Amino acid sequence: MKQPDAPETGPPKRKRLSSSERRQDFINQAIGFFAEEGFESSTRGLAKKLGVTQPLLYRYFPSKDDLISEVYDAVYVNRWQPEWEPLLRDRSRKLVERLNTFYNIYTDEIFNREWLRIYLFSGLKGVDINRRYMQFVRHRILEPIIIEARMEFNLPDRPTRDCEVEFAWIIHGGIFYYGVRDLIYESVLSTDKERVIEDAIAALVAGLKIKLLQD
Amino acid sequence: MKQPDAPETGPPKRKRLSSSERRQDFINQAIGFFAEEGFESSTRGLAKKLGVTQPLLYRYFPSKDDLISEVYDAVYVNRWQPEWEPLLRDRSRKLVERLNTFYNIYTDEIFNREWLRIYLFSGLKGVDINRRYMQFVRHRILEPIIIEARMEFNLPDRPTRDCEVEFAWIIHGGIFYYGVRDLIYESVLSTDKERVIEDAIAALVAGLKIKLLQD
DNA sequence: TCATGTTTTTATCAATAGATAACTTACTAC
DNA sequence: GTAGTAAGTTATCTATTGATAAAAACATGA
Repeated sequence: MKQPDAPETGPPKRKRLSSSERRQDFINQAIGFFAEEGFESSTRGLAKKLGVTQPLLYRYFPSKDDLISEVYDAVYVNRWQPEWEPLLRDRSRKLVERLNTFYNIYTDEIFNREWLRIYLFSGLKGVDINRRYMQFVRHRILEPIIIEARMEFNLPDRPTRDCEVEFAWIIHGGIFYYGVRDLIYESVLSTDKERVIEDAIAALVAGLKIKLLQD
Repeated sequence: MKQPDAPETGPPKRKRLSSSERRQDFINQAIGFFAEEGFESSTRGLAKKLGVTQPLLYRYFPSKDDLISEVYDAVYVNRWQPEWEPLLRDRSRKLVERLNTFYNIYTDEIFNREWLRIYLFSGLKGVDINRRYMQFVRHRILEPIIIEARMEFNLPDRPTRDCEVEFAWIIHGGIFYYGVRDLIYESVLSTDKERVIEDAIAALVAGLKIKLLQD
């Protein structure tokens, strides 16, 4: 009576994945799950989303916290594409152009609900990886921008000053917050990203020019 | 043997507060508790902080969610001081001056760990009050700023455009994010708030000038 | 002082949490 | 095929969760 090859309502017929595949699949789906529900959500809820039983998780991860750590790693690491950095330093192009290109690419990568929510959750939890990311932004994005700006304005090279970095942070944070308003707070943003970034970069470069020429 | 008036290690001797006082005290302390621990934290943890038993909470609030709602109300409402709005519109002062004064006062109010954490938590939870607050910022802060800027540059009055508001959001968000980095991410910020706001406002006004004169 | 009503605590429930052990099912090498 | 191993499930433990009922502690007016 039972048709064994009927695809619907057939027997569970779960496919058995290899250890490493399954593990990676768990992590990938856990990102989406915890991003949406928060890290306090239950492992049973996650297991349900994964279509497996809850104890199976403990075959791949010693504890919930270990799983969460792997989620952090997967989210924070490998987002940064090494080719972005030379892009900032490519002096054959005008600074404004470079910055527009960079911020459009960069925000294409981080402006998604999952990344932003994991970022905000981890920030509130005070986990170390968050603090390290802030340092990363400073050293890989903001300080290079200031150095390049000095070049653009034909100023002698010199270590960046804190107040210059803070000003770059204001614009960077403003752009970041645009993504948060769009994807987390789900405000209706009528102006498109490219245009907003363009205006922000214009203000950044103009502001830096004044600051850097000041002394 | 027992000294009844010894203040230390004496009998519990809890003072009994009036119903409304106690209720208010609960809400006030709940703000700090949930801000630090998140809204998923247990009512038992809160009760411990309050120095009372957990069931007592249910005499004052029908459920945990009701208590949380009251926390939202207490945090979001009454932060805005009505005298701030005319301050933005006081045309006897230069716009830059007004904006600096306003943002210094405004951030004095919202740049505290409790407020910012409750704000971020509620944003991630997607509660309605958060969205309403965004609208509030737009209508009470950003749009007035743009209108005042048009005045400052001797331009005819006209409804604000979305891309103008978005630009103001970038700077506003950048300032906000400065507070988040300081108090939530606990980055070491070497530049003081006043200076950072000054630079941000300069960029805002300069950027608005260009944008508003463009068409 | 004693009766009455309110505040607070003790005891407890049912649901859910993370985690473990033991059993069952599927795959693979021989 | 079949034995052995790895993957997956069922059943269960203990701790904790929000919430309720009933008893106790307290305050107050007569």
